[in-house]
Formats: sequence, structure tokens, C-alpha cells
Amino acid sequence: MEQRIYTIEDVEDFFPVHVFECGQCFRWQRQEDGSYTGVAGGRIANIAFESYEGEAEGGSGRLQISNCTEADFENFWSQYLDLDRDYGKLKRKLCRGDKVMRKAVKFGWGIRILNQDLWETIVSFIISQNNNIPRIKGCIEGLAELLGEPVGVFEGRAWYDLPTPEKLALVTVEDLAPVKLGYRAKYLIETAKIVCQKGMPENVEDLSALCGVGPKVASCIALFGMGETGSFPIDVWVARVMSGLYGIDEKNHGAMKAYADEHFGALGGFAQQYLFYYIRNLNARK
DNA sequence: CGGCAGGCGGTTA
DNA sequence: TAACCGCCTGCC
Repeated sequence: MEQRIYTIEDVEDFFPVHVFECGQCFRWQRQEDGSYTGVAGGRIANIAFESYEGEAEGGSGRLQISNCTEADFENFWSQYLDLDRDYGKLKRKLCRGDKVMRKAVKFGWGIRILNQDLWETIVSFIISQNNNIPRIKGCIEGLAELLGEPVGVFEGRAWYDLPTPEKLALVTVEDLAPVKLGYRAKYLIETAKIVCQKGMPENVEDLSALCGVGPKVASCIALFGMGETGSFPIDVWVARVMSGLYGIDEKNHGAMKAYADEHFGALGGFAQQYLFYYIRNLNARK
């Protein structure tokens, strides 16, 4: 069977490692060639990028999406990958007069904030609390395989959607035991019940009414699942940046939010991702 | 073995 | 409303 590959030339400010490993998503898997395979919007795809001039920082290149028709691209991937946004402009704005941000943006130059499915981000970030990335990924795949509907088979692997709120609302903690969600299992079930009863959340206030969703998780969901680009999630890593590199008291999250509002404004979510990815990798390398 | 990982809910004062 | 504590699980 011939595989459809959709190609977009002259793409700037996009690099798969930065996009898929900056911590915003958990269902994309790195392949040997550096491309990523995953499922979103009921579509399975592989995403590859080739720089025209080697690995030039921020240089333009060719984006190739496999298992994707022109319609898939126009109707879904373009928006999902946030390709219509001018990241060059946004980065220049964030970096103006900010040496820390300049380093962070130089490091994570190819980050794009994905426009993800709301329910998927709710599930993902409830699972993410007090947890590490490999295990978060395992939990999400396990949940999809246990209770999700099949999406299809791609390169020999079957992919599943996450279970819907309706499905999840009807199971018990014991049913979810194989997924090893720990104490988060009951948060998910309870949240599914709330969503079934009250509908999908529409803002941060609604999010806070869910179970297992505190300030940090709600900010992440707002940013990644609701398009709230000004949302500035503060986790331990961002708190470390804000205290270590911006000089704000490590425990004073209120002051950090105020700083973000004042200096990053509606670009707070992008700022947070650049800073988060930067500080995490600084830490990982030593 | 204790400590910790992209916090939260519950309980106290 | 701020401070503390326990929590599933897996890995160091």
C-alpha cells in the first residue's frame, strides 16, 4: 500500500524534538530517524522535519507528515501544529531585554504549542501530577489500550483513542488497576463523572471544579487544551527558573504569576514552555 | 533503604 | 489562607 506523505516547504521555528519533548504532550513516540509517530484528532501520523542547512538554529526546512492527505492537513494538522502562528515575531517580543529568555529560546527554538484535544489534556495532566514523564506516557498508553476505541494500525502498531468521559465514568478503580495510575485513578473517574454531569469545562474556573485539578494542572489544561496562550503554569521547574534566574522567591508563586503577567502577558504560555524546556535540559545534562 | 518525580486533597491552626 | 502531610508507583 502506498503511503500518503504531505509535504510543507519553508517551515520555520519548528523542530520535532522540541515540539514533542518539551513536556506539553505524551502520546508522540520518537523513531530511529528522529521523526515522531503519534495519534491526535482520530488520526495516526508520522511527523518529520529536515533542515535545509543542516541543523541550523531556527533555520527553515521541510516538514513531512506521513499518513496524511491534503484534507487531513487543512482540516486538522495545520491547526494542531500551530503552523499559522508567527513564532519568529513572538520570540523577538519575548526576548527583548531578557537575557534569560534569549538563552531559553535559542535552546528550544523549534517549540510550537500544540492545539490539543481538551479531554486528552485533562486526562494527561491529572496523570502528570507527582509523576515522571516515562511513567505518564505509559499510563496514558495503558489507559488507551485498556478502554479506548481503536483508531487504526500504522506501521504494524495498533493505536487507540483515550476512553471518553462517558466510558471512564462507568468504571471502577479496580478496573483501572492494570494501568497503575495509583491514587490518580479515582481522580480520573471522578473527573469523568463531573464532565458527564456538567459538560466539558469552558474556563479555568470550570477546570478547578474537577477532581485532581489544582492550580498547576488547570493552567496546563488551559494552555494546551483551551488555547489560553497567556496561561503560565508554575511547576517545580518553572519555580526554579523564576527563583534561580529571575530572582523571585522560590515559594512565592503569586509573585511569579505577577512577573509573567507583566513581562510576558498574552505570550506567557510560550514563555513558560521555552523556560521549562531550557531549565529541564540544563539540569538533565549535568 | 529513603528520596524523589512536571501536585492535589484533606486537615489543621 | 497558609502550612503540612499522605499518597500509588517506579527508579535511583
